[in-house]
Amino acid sequence: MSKLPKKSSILPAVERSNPGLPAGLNQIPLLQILSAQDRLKVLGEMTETRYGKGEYIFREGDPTEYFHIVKEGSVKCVKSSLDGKECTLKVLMPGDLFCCDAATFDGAYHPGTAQPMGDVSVLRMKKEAYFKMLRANPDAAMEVIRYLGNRLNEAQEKAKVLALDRADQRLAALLVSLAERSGVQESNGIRVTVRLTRQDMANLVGVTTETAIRIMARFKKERLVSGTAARLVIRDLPKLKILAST
Amino acid sequence: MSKLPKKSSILPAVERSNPGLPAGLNQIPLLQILSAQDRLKVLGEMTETRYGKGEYIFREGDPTEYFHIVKEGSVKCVKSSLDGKECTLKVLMPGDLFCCDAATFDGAYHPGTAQPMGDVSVLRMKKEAYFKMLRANPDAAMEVIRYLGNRLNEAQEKAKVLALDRADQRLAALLVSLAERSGVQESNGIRVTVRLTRQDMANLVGVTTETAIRIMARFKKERLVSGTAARLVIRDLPKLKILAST
DNA sequence: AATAAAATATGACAATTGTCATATTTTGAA
DNA sequence: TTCAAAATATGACAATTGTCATATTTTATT
Repeated sequence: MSKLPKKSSILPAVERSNPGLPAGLNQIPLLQILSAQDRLKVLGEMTETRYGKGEYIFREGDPTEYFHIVKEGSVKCVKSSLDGKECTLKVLMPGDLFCCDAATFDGAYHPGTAQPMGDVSVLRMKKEAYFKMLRANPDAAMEVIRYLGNRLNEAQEKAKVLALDRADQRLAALLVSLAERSGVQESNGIRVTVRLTRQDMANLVGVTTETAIRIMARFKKERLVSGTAARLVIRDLPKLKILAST
Repeated sequence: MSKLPKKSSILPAVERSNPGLPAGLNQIPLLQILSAQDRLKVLGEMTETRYGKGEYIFREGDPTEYFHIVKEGSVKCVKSSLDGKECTLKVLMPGDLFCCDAATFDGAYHPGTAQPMGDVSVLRMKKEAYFKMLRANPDAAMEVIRYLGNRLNEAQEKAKVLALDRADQRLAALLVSLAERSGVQESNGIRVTVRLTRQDMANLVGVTTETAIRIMARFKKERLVSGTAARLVIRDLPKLKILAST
């Protein structure tokens, strides 16, 4: 299991075994698909764990013992190069399956690190129990196939963008997707609820922090966005969309 | 279905319905997993199609009617940007599943283009029949989940490399994987059997053709490789491995 | 409220990679 | 074999992005 790199904030990683069907579970497609009976059985095999900022859910190289589902909050999947540079592959949201990112795969070790972004709650289940459940439930297996197909598609789209688009286009595309995936309409634009620093954005689009800061400063000057991590507002979504594909 | 952009070479796209269990099918993991009876049934629902250079198996935007398996030869999966730049996501080999690259996913249209590299043979099956088969065969469904998990993992590794590594490192990594995946030992090094032009390499690692040519010229001068597409030889695999991660 | 840590900001410069032009060589089809 | 097309090669230059240094502002914790 992963060590904590520094003292945990607010919420220590408390484990509560099988909390009696708490709310929030109905947002998880994979569980919805199961019959009431199977769902109960599966929940009996799952553990809920909470993590706070600075902790790790698992790290690159850890053995893959568990299958995971995000219940609350967001989780980022990260890979590092030997010289310490980091790249964020994906921000997982509630309902997302992961086991670092290849939700299921036959490697014995995690190919990446999973970190909470703020306070999160994660469900997990032994890999063996998960496989057994899939074998016994064709609907669940089909749902996982569908999910993985979509994730693969998404990962390949990301590779394409990294290969072909400029930094400012990639950043604009990120802002568009943030607005669409986690934005709430406000008087002056769309506020992004996921809290991302410029460094987080840099890691998501494959540039240095300085480059992300400079491009965001330009976007701010052009009135496309305003604010930073705590309060990022998309002010001109249409122009960002155009920029992303220009 | 896709149009031919120019006259086909040698082999026109001939369709042969259910060829009586030809050799080569035993290399396909997904089919091996089925019982003899189910395999026969599935083969009865599959069609074999041959394609030659310059043809398309399907194109970005085509409706996704079929599920595909590579039987012979290699197939490349390509995505394009609006301004005509191309990026090759993956070279599929015999046994690989595809439906452009998200072997199964719930999009109605192909997110990328599949092109033969030389002469290839592809098996295909209606999507509905494929889903039905998976539902009825937990082993097959688990194999597809395993396969997709690995593909996702691979795609994310590719994204990481594109985000963090320099062009020469990415090219060195490509050469290493070519040597390992399709190399044959010869007196003066490892010959790569997949025929890739400098432009193909450029598209695989996300650089321009000129950059790929220049870097390959440098590698040649440093005696790491020799020859071009028709006869590419890896002369110093260890040094390329070091370069790929430096 | 005070303070340390983290995040944002900006300049100067270097390294990497792309663009465009043009020439030569190799390959494949008639 | 011949010839056109494709692939390889190379130079000059521009654009993009990274690196390093340093300053300021914001955020979170005591």
